[in-house]
Amino acid sequence: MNATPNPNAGPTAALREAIAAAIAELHPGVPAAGLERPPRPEFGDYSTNVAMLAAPLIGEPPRDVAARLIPALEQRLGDSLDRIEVAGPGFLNLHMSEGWFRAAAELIADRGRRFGSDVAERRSRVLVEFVSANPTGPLTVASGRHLAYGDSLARILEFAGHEVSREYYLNDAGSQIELFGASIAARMTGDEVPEGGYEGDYVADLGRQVAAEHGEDLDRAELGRIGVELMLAGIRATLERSRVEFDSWASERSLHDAGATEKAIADLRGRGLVYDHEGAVWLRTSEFGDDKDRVLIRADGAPTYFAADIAYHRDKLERGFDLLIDVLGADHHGYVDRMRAAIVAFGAPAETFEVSIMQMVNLVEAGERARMSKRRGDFARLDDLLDDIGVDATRFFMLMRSHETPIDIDLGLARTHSSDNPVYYAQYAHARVCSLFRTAGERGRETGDEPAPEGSLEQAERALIGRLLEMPDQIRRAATRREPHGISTYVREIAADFHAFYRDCRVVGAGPGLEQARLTVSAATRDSIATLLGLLGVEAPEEM
RNA sequence: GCCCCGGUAGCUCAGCUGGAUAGAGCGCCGGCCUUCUAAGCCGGAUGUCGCAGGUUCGAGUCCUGCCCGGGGCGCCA
Repeated sequence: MNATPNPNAGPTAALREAIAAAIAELHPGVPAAGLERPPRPEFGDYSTNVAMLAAPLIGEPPRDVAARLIPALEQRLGDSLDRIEVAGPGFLNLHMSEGWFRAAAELIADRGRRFGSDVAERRSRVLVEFVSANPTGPLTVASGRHLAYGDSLARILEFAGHEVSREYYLNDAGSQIELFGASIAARMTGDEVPEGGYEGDYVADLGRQVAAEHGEDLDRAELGRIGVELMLAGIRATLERSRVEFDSWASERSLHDAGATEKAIADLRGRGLVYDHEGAVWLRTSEFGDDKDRVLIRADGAPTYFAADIAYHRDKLERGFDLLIDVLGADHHGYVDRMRAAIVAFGAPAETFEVSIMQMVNLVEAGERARMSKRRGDFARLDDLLDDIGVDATRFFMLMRSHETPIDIDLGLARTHSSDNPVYYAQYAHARVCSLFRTAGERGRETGDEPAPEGSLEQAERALIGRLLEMPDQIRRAATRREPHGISTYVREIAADFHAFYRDCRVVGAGPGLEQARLTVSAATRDSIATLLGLLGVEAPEEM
């Protein structure tokens, strides 16, 4: 990758480079191939398919190419290698030495919470916009999924080495705010809630609260403003208990006040992309891949939501970000093409704008769709879910599946305080290691300079270290694919491997050298789990 | 009609951008605590990877067509 290797990328990076160098030496021009973890233990610790990729380019059988690579690899890897062999259709299977594993564990433990960090190929300035729920109601369970995803993605991108900002876009202007005020007014006086208004019982609660604090004679605009203020305070509180901290809050009203919408439209008009038709003002989004052109200013003179959002995204671009990620619900996917068209219209590359489309979340209780609220016009509130199953389970369950898949959260399972519950399973592994260190006392790793006896590396120990070494790749993958759920899968795999290690490998009192070596593996495990749970926004308790 | 997402074990889902005999959890059955946390571990089985073609040494993964489910296609936000 570059001249100064990142120590947090671990020894697998060096392995990959050795393979690339070996193939480059024998057959220049062949692209470097992958380093994989084979599916079965007898296939070794790592395998590569270089020979199979190179064979058609060279015009030789894959197994022959593989065989000729062996000396080059043996020379480069030396003691790291026990043996290397050609297998199957032309794989090269690498069996690493005990010393290599011991050294790898040392390295991971030495890097601690930094292991796997800064692995991004190039550093970018990223803005992640998520939640952005209208301040006309409390956050819902769906918002909970958005928040878990957006925040975790931001944490992962940051850890991978990017500069990340988290932003909440507040729709605090426009017709829905007026409607909100009118709805509160209606609930205060007992009138019918206006057409398309806010029917939830929380609006009535809000009305009572406002009346108590500000009196009864307020006009709708004031009611709307006060209502938004109160709702926003609630949203902020819910975000805080969900462990989400935004770096910035963008306000639609502020954009309007600054004339940003007019400026954005003028900018686009200057680029010859705006035209008038049937009394409305249109943007030629169809020139940039959208199905049809879109209205910016309605015939009645009012700007559309789209126009305001264009101004907002123009503002994001002007703030100098390389990458804008919007986290949106599945019902907004039709919006993506036109927004990207606007981004391109401003002269930014299409890849600057990315959207993560979130599928829905259902709560399931005993196999049936759970209703978390029986109140009129109300919906599943995130606060109720947090009260029920806690923050850790909420965030973890939201991140167990791909964001592109609808999820059912099994409330019974999420409430369970046993290993059946995946979040406790992972947390317990962390607590167990911590307990191990409490038992081991203050005998630090630095006191042991005696090496572990040759032949002491158990299968379970080897498997655990191999698993921990996946960290840099797992981080890179989760970051580049914008998939936090890979992290939740990975942390459970580490937990499972640790539990097996714990069963098979006595640590405290294992004997001179060996106890030290196993404490090193344990420390590496503890720090890796803490890192990964941290990326999910889940606590890593020292005791359970 | 067009666009997006999904279809993998009884259920909920992973599957590392094309690799070796497709995995995990839940649920079901059975076993394991006088030593570092049993919130743990071990064993037991079930698959037309929605269907049909295609690409190639090799396809759950890529391409085409179709079927089913969900969502979206506004001068709403």
